[in-house]
Amino acid sequence: MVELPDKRTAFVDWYLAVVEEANLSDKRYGVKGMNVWTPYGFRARRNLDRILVREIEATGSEPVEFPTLIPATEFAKEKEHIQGFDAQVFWVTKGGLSELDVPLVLRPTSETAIYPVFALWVRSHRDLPLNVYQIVSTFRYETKTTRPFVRVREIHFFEEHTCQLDDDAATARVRSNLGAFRAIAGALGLPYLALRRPEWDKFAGAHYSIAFDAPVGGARTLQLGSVHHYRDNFAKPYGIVYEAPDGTQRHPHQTTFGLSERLLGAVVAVHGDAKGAVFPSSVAPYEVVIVPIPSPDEDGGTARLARTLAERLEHHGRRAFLDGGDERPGAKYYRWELRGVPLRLEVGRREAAAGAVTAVDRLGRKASLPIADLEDGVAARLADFDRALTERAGAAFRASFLPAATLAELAGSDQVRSLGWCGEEACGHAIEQAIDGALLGTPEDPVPWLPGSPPACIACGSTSPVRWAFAAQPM
RNA sequence: GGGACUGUGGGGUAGCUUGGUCCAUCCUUCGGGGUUCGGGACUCCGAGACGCCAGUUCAAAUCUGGCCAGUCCCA
Repeated sequence: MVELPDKRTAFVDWYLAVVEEANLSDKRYGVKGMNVWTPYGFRARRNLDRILVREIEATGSEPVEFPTLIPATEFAKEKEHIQGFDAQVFWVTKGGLSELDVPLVLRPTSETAIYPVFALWVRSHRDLPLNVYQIVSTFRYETKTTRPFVRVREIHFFEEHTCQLDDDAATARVRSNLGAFRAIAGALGLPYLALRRPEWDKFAGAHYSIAFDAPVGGARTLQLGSVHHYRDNFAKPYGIVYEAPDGTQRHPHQTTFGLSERLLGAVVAVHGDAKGAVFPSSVAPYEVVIVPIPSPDEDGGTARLARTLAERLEHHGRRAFLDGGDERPGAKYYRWELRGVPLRLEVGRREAAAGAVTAVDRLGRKASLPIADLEDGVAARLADFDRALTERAGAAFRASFLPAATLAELAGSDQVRSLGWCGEEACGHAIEQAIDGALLGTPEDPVPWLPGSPPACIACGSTSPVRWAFAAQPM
């Protein structure tokens, strides 16, 4: 008997209710920002990880895993980096009963754990490029309000770290990462913008940062991940050096690519609706749920048929769940819609007689699938569902932007705003103050629905090199 | 870093101002029985809570202090 808050007018309440009612995460652990992965949520996470692994390995990256603890001495080597993270690291200062001589940092991200080892691994230009990734827990001492998947203190984190020959090669790796993310977001049906962050908002220690932002209603956006070009900012302090073909000793240029469980939060936030979560089939804990509808006077034939169908789908590699509980069918429909299952198969007396099951997808579209080739029918319905879901998200995406011509328009805006920006920091801060949010940055690639260049900087009116930029209220 | 607020079964709540009528209300949930069964069934029986520690008092969910946990606002 769940009544969800209204997504439009009470987004945060809606989001929290969906995460809880869909049973994706249990936040009652008792440590702020550290939540329990439930079986259902864990399945979604595992499916997401498979996509990340598939896409990053397709671009020539290899899996590694570095330790969780970082000596304070290593952590402090890159000056900007330590300053950027100082306020939000957990420290391990005791071993048993005694104080540690060198305190240990619980990694907030792994540059400082990995790069001392990169210094050992990289000797020659033949060792480059070095592309490795890991999926691990990272820890950040958030003092603000935490939210499941979106802002947590133990983060399920994907991070790629690379060493490249030079600036150009590193830029190429950044482009490769942008392509990998396009594939990942495509698998999730998530539209986004790739924006180069302004100087004051780049990753601590980076030469530049590109982040992926998705509108999630009103002027709110959610950062889905980021790619950073470090140049040799870390290679120098960590002593990563290779010998070039001409015999000179050089520092490689480095890049990183970071994603997290927040992608699951984005899936919930973007695709979810008044009935609850909606999962694209790629990450859905179950792609198909089968609901038997027994008749009072039968001999159990319906249950047997439903079981047979579930087994056939599973043997065919489908994540299928047979809901054989003795609730009424309607109660099951509501629950699995709340939990976001893409496709529901109804199996009863009518279906048995017709030789075809009733399939209803999470967008409410009904079809009849012949039992004889159920596997193909289900595959086709899922593909069609994913397409429709992506389209629905795309329409909402396009409707979430509005150009702004004056700072005054930004106040109280309930859309993400595109605007002209001259690139000056003072103008950037004026924009941020006006929208009470952030200047997300400038598009890395041309945005199809925006003309070549904006007329003037929204803050100072300058018409010399002006670029499109986006301003919003990040969650 | 500064300030405000909140804490009652698994979840959501009533009770708190003015201490006693509270072995704590209602909804949901959970276990069991019966009747049901193509979009959230009904009914009967049962289970389950005052964040922790001290104090005031004849008497504390209610008042006081400390702690813990959480939320919000400001820098």
